[in-house]
Amino acid sequence: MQVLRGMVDILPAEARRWQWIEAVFRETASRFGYGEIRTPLLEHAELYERSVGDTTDIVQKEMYVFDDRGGRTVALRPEGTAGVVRAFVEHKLYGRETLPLKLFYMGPMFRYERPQSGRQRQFHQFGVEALGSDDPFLDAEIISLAWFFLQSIGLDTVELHLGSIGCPGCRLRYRERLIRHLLPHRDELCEDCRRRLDTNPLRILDCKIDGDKPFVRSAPTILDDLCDDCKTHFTQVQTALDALGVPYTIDPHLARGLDYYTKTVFEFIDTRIGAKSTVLAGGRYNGLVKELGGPDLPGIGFAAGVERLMLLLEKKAVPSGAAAAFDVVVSGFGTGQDVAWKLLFALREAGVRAEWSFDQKKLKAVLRDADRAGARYVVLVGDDETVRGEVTLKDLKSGEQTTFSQETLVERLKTLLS
RNA sequence: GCGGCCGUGGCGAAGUGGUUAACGCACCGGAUUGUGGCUCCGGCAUUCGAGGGUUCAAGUCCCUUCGGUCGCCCCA
Repeated sequence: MQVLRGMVDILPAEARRWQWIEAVFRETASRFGYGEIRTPLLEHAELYERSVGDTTDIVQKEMYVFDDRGGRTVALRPEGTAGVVRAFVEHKLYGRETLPLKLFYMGPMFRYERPQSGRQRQFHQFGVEALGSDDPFLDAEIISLAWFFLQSIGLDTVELHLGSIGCPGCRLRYRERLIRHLLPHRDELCEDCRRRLDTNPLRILDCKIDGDKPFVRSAPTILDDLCDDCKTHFTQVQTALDALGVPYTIDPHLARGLDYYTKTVFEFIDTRIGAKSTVLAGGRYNGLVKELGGPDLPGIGFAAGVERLMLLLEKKAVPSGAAAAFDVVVSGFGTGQDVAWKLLFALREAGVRAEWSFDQKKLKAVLRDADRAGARYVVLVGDDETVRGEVTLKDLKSGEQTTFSQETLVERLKTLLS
């Protein structure tokens, strides 16, 4: 048997790194005033069809959908925002909590894709959502939180791309203008882009084949078509970021792939991991709460791909935090076994990280293993010690060893290790 | 979903169709019967991702399948 395709085991050595990066994210989120929310991994498939958009690739070809035993059509969550907004609406949090309600989450997401590095079928995201405010300072807060988090874990090579895709009105106007611009050149487009002209003309702008063609480069950008409200909002976000010294580049071609985005969109990109270079991305979704049956409240958030962050960190030799699992190894042999066994537990009760020497190894092996594991001390109780009511304590670092009464062991070790 | 490359012990890696599948690291044992790190000596793949086929002979060739990886699509 082996793991399912696209699924990955996180082994102990790797898990330590995960704990570290999760701790940094939790700390960052809480410092910015975001509280944790945990939502189910399984939801009605319809939730994603309505939020992410039923024409998107995520819904059309990447969702893990199946009927449960009760005949409900359910899906493993492909992203985090929909579930959070669903919970917000379902529990009417907009009536109970001060707005904006600021939330973070972390956990596995599922997309049925062809795996490659930085892309798995089960992957993990750190995410943040703020619901109930359209204040541009909130956009800037979220972006600065993302930036600060990436700085905190040592990723200083990522670039922030910032854009706005306006409100539905702006987008409609722009779409028509873009099609008008590109239509005369239809025959010069690649096969994919001729299709995109009808389905998603915005994508033509960053097509690998057509993106550099003169008539594409001269295409109007959505930033020119923003309405006054969207334009002002976007300017204010920039001003707020400038004030903090958060560096960004305006990217008029940023087109998020999920249907729910409005106004501000942003992406943190690192070019060192090949084609899949986006490590964190997000934006506003002012229509989503209403779309899911709630009041007409705005929202904004982002999600970061943990595996992609890890990939980048590997190339950077990160603080591994490979601390020893324990400080003391206790070994009893001969008549000393029972005493040693009780001492081990007493040490643990007293807060000492102590380990038993399993499998009746020879003293030589006990010391070798303790040394390898990074333990500082070894407690030995053999026949000699037992008759005198003593224990032998060996300091692996200095090589020195002393013998003293069993009763004083716990106190001595606590002192030595403090 | 489409296309390219790859798959040999715990890890890295040699191996032009021919006998017992190099080597390095790691690991285990001994030299040292209650004392680690160093050194020396010895051990460690009935088997080459799995299944089938071609052949007198297959890790080496063919097919299928599973997995990884890279690119496309798309995305975190």
